[in-house]
Amino acid sequence: MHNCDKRRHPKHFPQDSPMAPRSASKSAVPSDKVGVICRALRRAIIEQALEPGAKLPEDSLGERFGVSRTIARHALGQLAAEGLVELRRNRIAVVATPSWQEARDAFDIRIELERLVVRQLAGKLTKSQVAELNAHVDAEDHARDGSDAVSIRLATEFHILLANMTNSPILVRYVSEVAYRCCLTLSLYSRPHSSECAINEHRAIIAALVKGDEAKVMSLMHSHLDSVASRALVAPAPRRGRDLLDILAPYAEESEGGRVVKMPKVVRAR
Amino acid sequence: MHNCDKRRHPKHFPQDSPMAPRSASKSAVPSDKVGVICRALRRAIIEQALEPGAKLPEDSLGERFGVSRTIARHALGQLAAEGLVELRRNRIAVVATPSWQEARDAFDIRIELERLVVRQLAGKLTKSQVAELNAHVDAEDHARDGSDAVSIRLATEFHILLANMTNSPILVRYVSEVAYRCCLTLSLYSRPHSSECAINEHRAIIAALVKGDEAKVMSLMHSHLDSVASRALVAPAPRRGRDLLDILAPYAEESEGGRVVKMPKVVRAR
DNA sequence: AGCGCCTCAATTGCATGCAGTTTGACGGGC
DNA sequence: GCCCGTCAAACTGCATGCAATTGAGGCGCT
Repeated sequence: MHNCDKRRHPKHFPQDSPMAPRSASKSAVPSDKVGVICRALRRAIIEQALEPGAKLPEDSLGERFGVSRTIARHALGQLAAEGLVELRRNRIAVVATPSWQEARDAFDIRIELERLVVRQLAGKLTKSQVAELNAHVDAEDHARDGSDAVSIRLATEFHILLANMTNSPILVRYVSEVAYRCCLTLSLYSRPHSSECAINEHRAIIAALVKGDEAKVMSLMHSHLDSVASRALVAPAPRRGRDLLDILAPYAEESEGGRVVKMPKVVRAR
Repeated sequence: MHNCDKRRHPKHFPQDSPMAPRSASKSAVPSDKVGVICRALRRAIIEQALEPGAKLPEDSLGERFGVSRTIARHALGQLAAEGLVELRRNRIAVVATPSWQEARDAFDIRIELERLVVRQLAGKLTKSQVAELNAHVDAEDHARDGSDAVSIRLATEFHILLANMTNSPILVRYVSEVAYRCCLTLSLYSRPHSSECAINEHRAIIAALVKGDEAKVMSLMHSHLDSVASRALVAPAPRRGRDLLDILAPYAEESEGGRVVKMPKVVRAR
């Protein structure tokens, strides 16, 4: 097995998320064993403990979480439905590796959805909600020294927190999903810098929400996400040195003849 | 058992969908047995063969489709992730019964998403795509005499067809999901009339798309969906005589003291 | 040495079985 | 007659077992 073992046991998965105890999977999950696994994997993915392309064998998952393959499998199904993992018949599930175009699409959708969020929220936040938002941004600020992973997670959770305040489960679900996808993208195409300036933009959004200026806050959110996207999607080519083969795979058919890798028998089946 | 058996075997499920052989579940499904069940149930739901609240026991599903409960269960999980069915621990899965507010939210999201669709599509359609759209609307027209179920399905599929043309799998998925949800809503809150006028609106949208007028087509789509929504969501109270108890359940706490039903022991637990 | 075939461990696909929970009904008490 | 407690059937939650597929390394051939 080539590089699988390195990442098979990423750390020990954080078994419970501090925030988002409900979020997307509220109604989707039969029991909660599945829910626990989903949340853990989601978090591991957005913190980049699991990089795109990482393998997720049902056995290992089941063993790690103390459940049978059946449950692990079900969890993988849910995550696949969210677009976070890819399931191919008779093959090991892997963390999704969105193409550059898919990433771009995800951001486009995210912009529209989050504009909707702030439109619904403008001028309607309670004092305690504002306090909660400010506290969260403070936490983001505080985490600037820490790992990038935490910063990215917190930044994402800010947006989900906003969505939560709309009290629209559907909207929460979609915003969460698409935000997670965008996180995936970040770990694929972006450099480890990102978040810094985003914090101020978050503060500006809160201010505009409180002021109640719909148009203003929508445009703020738009440009905020636009800049996140453009910081992330600088070039349509993957930058960081990863699995090489795995990352190159999606480009197999549209290789424009640059430096060509040997690719022994990938050509055969694909 | 109250009214369960009547709908336990709705007809025989249409095993394959004429259109949408891929749609939302393309990447979500491990094998295709699950996919087949999902598609069949989705279709049965949007054609209102399965009404909101209808029970979906794993055994019956498995038996009907010739698979084990494991697979049926997995399929239900997927549909739950899409919001089409509700899964409660240790309880029989049921077709989702969105509240009026959820329905409103779904339409709001749908409007934004579909505006995005037509924005991306304006002026970019190929001849054959236009032909396909026209053919579809012709089919809608032709189906006006037929059952409401088919009309509703075709109207919904028109929107999904549009989304497909963006070549953005994510967008397709979200539009499909939310459109299906809106169908659910229609079968809950709307009267059997709807589609008639929608056909002309569809034609107008195609025309504007061809003309390439972004602003125009976005506003057309907006008002089209708005009018569908307002035709559907006339009153926040359910109209058609359905399960009574099931439908009234969500209103248990906000009963404004109109004619009260007896409700023998629903009060106890709920 | 290089190339292809073949075999085997690893892994998924799926059904079945058992245990626990809910449902709905029957029967006794008020 | 009505209400409540008890019970059996129905259903879900989950693990396990077996068959089928994959892909990776080894072997022989050129």
